[in-house]
Amino acid sequence: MTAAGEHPGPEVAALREFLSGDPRNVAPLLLGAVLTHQTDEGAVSVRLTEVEAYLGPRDSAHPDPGSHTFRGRTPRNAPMFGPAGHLYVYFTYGMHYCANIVCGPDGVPSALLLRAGEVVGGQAIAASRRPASRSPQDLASGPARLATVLGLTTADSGRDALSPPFGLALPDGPAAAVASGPRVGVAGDGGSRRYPWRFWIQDDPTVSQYKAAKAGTPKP
DNA sequence: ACATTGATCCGCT
DNA sequence: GCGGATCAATGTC
Repeated sequence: MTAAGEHPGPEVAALREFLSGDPRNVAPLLLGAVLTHQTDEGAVSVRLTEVEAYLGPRDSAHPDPGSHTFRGRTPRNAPMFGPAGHLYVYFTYGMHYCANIVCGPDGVPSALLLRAGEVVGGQAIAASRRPASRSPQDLASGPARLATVLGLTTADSGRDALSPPFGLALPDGPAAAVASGPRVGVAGDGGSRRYPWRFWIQDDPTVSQYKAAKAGTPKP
């Protein structure tokens, strides 16, 4: 009997409880964590190096105009209102998927967008999913790239990232050097500057550094 | 710097 | 119901 499938072990329960906190506090320990997805092709594992926090609806204690939940619950963003540790995957720009790990207590919508990572397992499968990749370090150096190498689509939205075919392993301790700054590409004007909730591992080559450079580049 | 591409959501009828 | 703006981006120019 596979009791493990029916009753999550204490480790998973503890991990889910940890993820139920404020994503801005969860972020430093999620950096360095390894997310795995097992499919028929095999398993791909990504070590997370860059995330962005998104918080609750407009009428919550933390209004966040950049969050998909700012205007309330919809069928698409429903997973963000669910238990922590589940995936929220959405489709954007007509061609890309982006994946979040849901945070916060059940009923309070918040999540961490997985912006970049390092492929640490299943490199061959990852590369086959990203033919345009030029180097191992750009395989998952972007939110849609990361979702692509893990084979995530909206069909995975709402699924539990802590149970098979997924898995999440936290690092032994917080990443040595965590940097933070404005979020990338958040719609509306004020959003990104007022909410510096992007977190990344400093000097990690898989972080989408070009975004930081772009943000700091003055207009001609 | 620009084309690509379709689901989603708001605000109307 | 329907129309139109929006979009947590990438790849190629």
